[in-house]
Amino acid sequence: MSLPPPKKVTSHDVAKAAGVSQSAVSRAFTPEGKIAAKTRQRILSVARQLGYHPNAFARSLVQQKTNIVGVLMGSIDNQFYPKVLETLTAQLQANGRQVMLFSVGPDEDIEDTLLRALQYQIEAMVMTSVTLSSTVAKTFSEAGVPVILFNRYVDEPGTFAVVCDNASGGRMAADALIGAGCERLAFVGGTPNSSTNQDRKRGFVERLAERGVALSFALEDKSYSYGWGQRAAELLLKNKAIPDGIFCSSDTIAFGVLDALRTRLAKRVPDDVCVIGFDDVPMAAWDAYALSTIRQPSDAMVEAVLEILKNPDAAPVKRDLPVQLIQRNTTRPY
Amino acid sequence: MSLPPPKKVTSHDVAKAAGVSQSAVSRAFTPEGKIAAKTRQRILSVARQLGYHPNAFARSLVQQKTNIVGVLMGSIDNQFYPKVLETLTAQLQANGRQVMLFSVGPDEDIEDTLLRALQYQIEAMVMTSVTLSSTVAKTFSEAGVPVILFNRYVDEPGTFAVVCDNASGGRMAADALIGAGCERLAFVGGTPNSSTNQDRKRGFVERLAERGVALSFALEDKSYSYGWGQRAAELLLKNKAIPDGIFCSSDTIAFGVLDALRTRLAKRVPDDVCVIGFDDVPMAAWDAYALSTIRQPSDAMVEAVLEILKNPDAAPVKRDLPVQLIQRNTTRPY
DNA sequence: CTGAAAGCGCTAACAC
DNA sequence: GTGTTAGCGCTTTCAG
Repeated sequence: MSLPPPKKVTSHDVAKAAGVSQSAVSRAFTPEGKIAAKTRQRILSVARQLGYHPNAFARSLVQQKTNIVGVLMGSIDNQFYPKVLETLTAQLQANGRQVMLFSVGPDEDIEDTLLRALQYQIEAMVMTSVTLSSTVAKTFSEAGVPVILFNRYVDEPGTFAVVCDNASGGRMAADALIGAGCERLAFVGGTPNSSTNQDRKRGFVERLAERGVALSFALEDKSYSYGWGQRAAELLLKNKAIPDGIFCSSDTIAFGVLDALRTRLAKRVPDDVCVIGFDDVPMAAWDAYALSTIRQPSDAMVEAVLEILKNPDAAPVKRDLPVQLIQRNTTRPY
Repeated sequence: MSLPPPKKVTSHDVAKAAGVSQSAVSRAFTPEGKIAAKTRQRILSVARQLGYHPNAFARSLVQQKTNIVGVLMGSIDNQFYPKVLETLTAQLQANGRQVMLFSVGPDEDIEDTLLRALQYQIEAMVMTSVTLSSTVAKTFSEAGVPVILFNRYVDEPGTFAVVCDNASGGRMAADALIGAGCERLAFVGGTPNSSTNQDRKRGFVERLAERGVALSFALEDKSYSYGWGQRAAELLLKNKAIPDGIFCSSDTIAFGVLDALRTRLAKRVPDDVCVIGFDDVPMAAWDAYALSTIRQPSDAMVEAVLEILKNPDAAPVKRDLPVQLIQRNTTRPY
């Protein structure tokens, strides 16, 4: 039951066994390598027998290119991100790149984590749900490693951003709620100082104003969590004139709001109160919620990241992908 | 708005600027490096100014150690895994290691992905929700890279496994359902040929037998999904004598069962039918479900992975961590 | 088409 | 303590 000796087999070993030079082995493993088909065959076959796998580290060293992109994800509790991470990984892999995951706990130093990333010579850093300090942005910029913010943007040089059109989403939510006949509107947001939250709110409020409706309540918290949604709903219903339409800046918040409304506050949705979320995570479609929401184009957003990676020398851009209203059962159709 | 020239600064550059040898720079960046405190200070300061970051690839090459562990995760749609991935990443990072993520789509060749992993000289490969073929197991074993199966085990040499005590979980579910007064029991499983599913079912059936109850229905499918749960519930209720207790081999399946039961089949839970899941994902605690379930000790399981990583030369082991019954509102307390 | 030789950036003896 | 030297495994000119 003991493992075979984990002796690393190198291209030299293969070369010797195949009776060729070491560089021939290298060429055999390079798709465009100038080498006779027959020779390549023989080398590959010997390699397989010996259990040879080219060392990506050595290759990266000499090629000055690691093909690794770093990914830093906060709040994995938002159902939206696992999906994104999955397709991002798959797409990147299909493009010959690998994802290296970085984590940054609440009490940890993000700075520290990011330096680790730099040591691994990542090609770029994709960040979600994380606040990017100027210092960090500068470190990366100086190292020539582009930062790609996902679902957030900041005004830092060398920083790319891929976001959906959050403001439009906010406007759609406003129209949906007004169209459902709501008159006392509330906004329940997450991280107040994030661009995402601000844009969603701004679009919502702007559209409300255009249609002559005031925003009656606005609650915000640093988290996008279920628990916060529950608390927010309870807070909201403490008022004498309670809202009849609630726009939540994430589906997860909306789930909390919905549950509190139905289970704890004995309200009917959408009869007494309409609720609309943002993201369109898989659960939003589940029977228990059937949540009306604004769908983020997650695949297109991942696509946009790939696009940036393909052309990293271009001036930093902010991509703004279109969103879509998905009407389900927490709003009345209009 | 153009990026600064991404000229890589090396330890030689730092050495020159600090007036020391290149190896001094290396030592300055090695915690135990024998070097005068003053010299180190100077070097580090020069390094910072120049924006120097040690190249992990070069280091790994010479040290023959990459500190990278590969992670391959199927079914990210099961809420259980994002959480696992997060803590795994965090823990590994705290141990000076990094996670490299690998993906394998439905139509892709897993073989292919895994060879990529081998090229990156990963220290070990953690795999979840993936069937490990003998071929693959052999490839890794020959390369001296331990495979750590998470939540699954197979009988292959060189393969470690970290699982919870699924059979006990099944037994607990049986007791909970019988305790709730159920008499016609059903099992709704996922991937039939996975050890996890089999063990859960086996424990359930065994305990049922011990208490003199027969298993009335057993449905299985290749997926652990919500949709499958819905379909299963509908199938189950087509029978003349419908079950009054259902054990689902994952929470996600249970959510589908519950929703179908309540929304589509007009059954009351737990009055008409009791339901119990497995995993205890965050949503199980949400008001909309309040699902009784068997909790997997995810943190302990991650811990066990770390443990194996610390001692990879030990004979492959199968860790079997204790589970716990969490009674909520889809069963009647007993 | 193939082999020889020169490094990629770093660590680890080995002398001083 | 510090510098010098020899590679880690590979790609890439450069000859042939």
